[in-house]
Amino acid sequence: MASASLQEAVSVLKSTNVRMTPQRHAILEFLHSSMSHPTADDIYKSLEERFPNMSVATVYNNLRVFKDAGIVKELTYGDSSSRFDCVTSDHYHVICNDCGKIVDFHYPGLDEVETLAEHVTGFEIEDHRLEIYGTCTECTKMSKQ
Amino acid sequence: MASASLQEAVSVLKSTNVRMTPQRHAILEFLHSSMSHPTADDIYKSLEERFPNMSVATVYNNLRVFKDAGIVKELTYGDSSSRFDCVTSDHYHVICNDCGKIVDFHYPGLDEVETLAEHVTGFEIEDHRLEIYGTCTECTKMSKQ
DNA sequence: TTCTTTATTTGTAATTCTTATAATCTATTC
DNA sequence: GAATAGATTATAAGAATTACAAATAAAGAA
Ligand SMILES: [Mn+2]
Ligand SMILES: [Mn+2]
Ligand SMILES: [Zn+2]
Ligand SMILES: [Zn+2]
Repeated sequence: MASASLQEAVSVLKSTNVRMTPQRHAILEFLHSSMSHPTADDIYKSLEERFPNMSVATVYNNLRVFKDAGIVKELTYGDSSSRFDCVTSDHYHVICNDCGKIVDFHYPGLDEVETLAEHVTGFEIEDHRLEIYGTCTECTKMSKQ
Repeated sequence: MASASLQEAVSVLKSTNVRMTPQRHAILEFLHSSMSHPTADDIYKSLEERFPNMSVATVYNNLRVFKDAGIVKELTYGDSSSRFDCVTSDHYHVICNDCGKIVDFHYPGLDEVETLAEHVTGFEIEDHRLEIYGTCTECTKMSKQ
């Protein structure tokens, strides 16, 4: 998993000109406690009791700050809104077509594909992204009832 | 490439309740003549001399009709707008991080990854998507000058 | 502690892509 | 050449995200 812990994330931020605010810390905290790859709106909603006056712009601003600092990755799927992942080490995602659940998936890498792509297209390949789609166990059960 | 030819696409549409209009035909034509995986707006702009009164809604409507008929695939990357591909057979895309160029790339398939994902996550896997990112030859040349 | 500096938050407006709607038009059928 | 039902058009509405400027507050220095 190698998700930088919350502490680590905080110190990465402190090492630059980034100040620590209660809102910022709460967003970081939520990201690290959540396994669900939340959207900006998920984060906003989850914090609205604790921070009734927080602006949705603050969530977006902070997500960008975190991305720039390299402690969060943005997952841009086709559907409407981006999702955010504080596990920044390489891994893939398995996504349920029914309920949208996103599960981490580790696989050794697809160097061979990159190498072939490089030869065939002449590109200098830097990286790739892979998502695997299907139906999760819960949704499969549901549909069989 | 196995892109259904324009003729084939037209007859697929005729086999359902879809009427052939000049605008619709022009959009199909453009998709089949273009190798660039255009956006809705690319299509709209490319046809505005020929159809000065065409609405952008017509482009979107038709792209949906084509998708539903299975003769066009939508490519949803993170960046703003969708791209459309009339090559509906399985293939991957290599994308330039500098200029955004998209090149088709054929690779035997990643059944092994799907099988492992199935075992590890319990999902019933249906398919996957893979994109490979790098710098195209033109952009590499540019940067070395 | 208090002050100063400057990053951050907030509220709101603006943007962009896409879809909904209703009136008008037109491809197909009879 | 009607009649029917699908298609187009113009425009408004939606959703996600960003821009902006004023108000606020974190961090370090005095
Ligand atoms: Mn993840
Ligand atoms: Mn393609
Ligand atoms: Zn599910
Ligand atoms: Zn390029």
